[in-house]
Amino acid sequence: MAIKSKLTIGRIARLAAVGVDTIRFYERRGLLPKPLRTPAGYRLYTTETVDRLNFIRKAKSLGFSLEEISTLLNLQDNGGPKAEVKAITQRKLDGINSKIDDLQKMRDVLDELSSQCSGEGDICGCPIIEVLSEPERKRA
Amino acid sequence: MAIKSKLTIGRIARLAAVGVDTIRFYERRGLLPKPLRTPAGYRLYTTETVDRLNFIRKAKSLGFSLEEISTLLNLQDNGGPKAEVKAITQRKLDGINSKIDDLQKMRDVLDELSSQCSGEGDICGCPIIEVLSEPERKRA
DNA sequence: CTTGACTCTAGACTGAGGTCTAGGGTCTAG
DNA sequence: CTAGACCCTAGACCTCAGTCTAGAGTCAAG
Repeated sequence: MAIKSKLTIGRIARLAAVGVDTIRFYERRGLLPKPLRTPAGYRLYTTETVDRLNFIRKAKSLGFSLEEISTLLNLQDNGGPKAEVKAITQRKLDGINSKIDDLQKMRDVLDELSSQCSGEGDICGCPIIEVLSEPERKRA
Repeated sequence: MAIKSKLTIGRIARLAAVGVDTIRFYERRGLLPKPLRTPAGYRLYTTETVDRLNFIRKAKSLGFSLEEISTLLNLQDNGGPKAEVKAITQRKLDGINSKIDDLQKMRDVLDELSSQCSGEGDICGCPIIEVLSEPERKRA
């Protein structure tokens, strides 16, 4: 094992491409353990923290909330059943799929409306405005 | 023209299925015009306001922000070029499409990971945790 | 020894779209 | 007349994931 060099917050922030405030924020939220301190109170980190920050970044890019990431990190730190990780992933997947469905429905409507709108002349008779102004129809 | 009955805020709230606070909030944000008042200061609305609230609800369900809806309503109220409505719609459509793309990428990764995870036994070796823990690879 | 870059804390602020509270006034049915 | 339902205002509060501020201390280079 090589001796781990101790890094200040600014240094790991640059290494992990996040802001120093973000790191302190993650610490408060429990995503990062409380680090060692110099006698002057400066936080000291090892490269493990950079890995952890990368974990967080990747998990975020997959759509996990900090809350969920916290759970995932806990599972990693303390062990636990694979099933739990899989369940979290599955829930996330379900949420993403339902968001995609919603967005696709919106897209279909907007696509249709946009294609019906000539885009020329005055707003009068614009299908987009009209559909929004339509009185509520009870479902037949 | 039938005489328009005057409605209190609670009544139109129920008719449009929104909260009274929401209506006052929309008024502050300029989405609803300032209504008439009774001598006691109670807001008085007509059914036109219900239509306007429905417009807002529908536009929201299509993904428009209150800011954008405000613009749309202004265009409806004061007239303007169809092109502007179409442009707003097109921008929204682009935004939605790019959100869908992002979500589909997330889904693909999560789907893959989930299918690789047995869901049995201890977390050790879980492909989901592993991919998040992987050191950064410089792109080849 | 000083300058400038860095760090510390607690707490306020952002944006989006509301929601809730306190402390009051009004209106209607019994 | 009174209870309960409704309405008024200004302003605080919520979620989420940070970002920023003020005011103070520390550290390395010149």
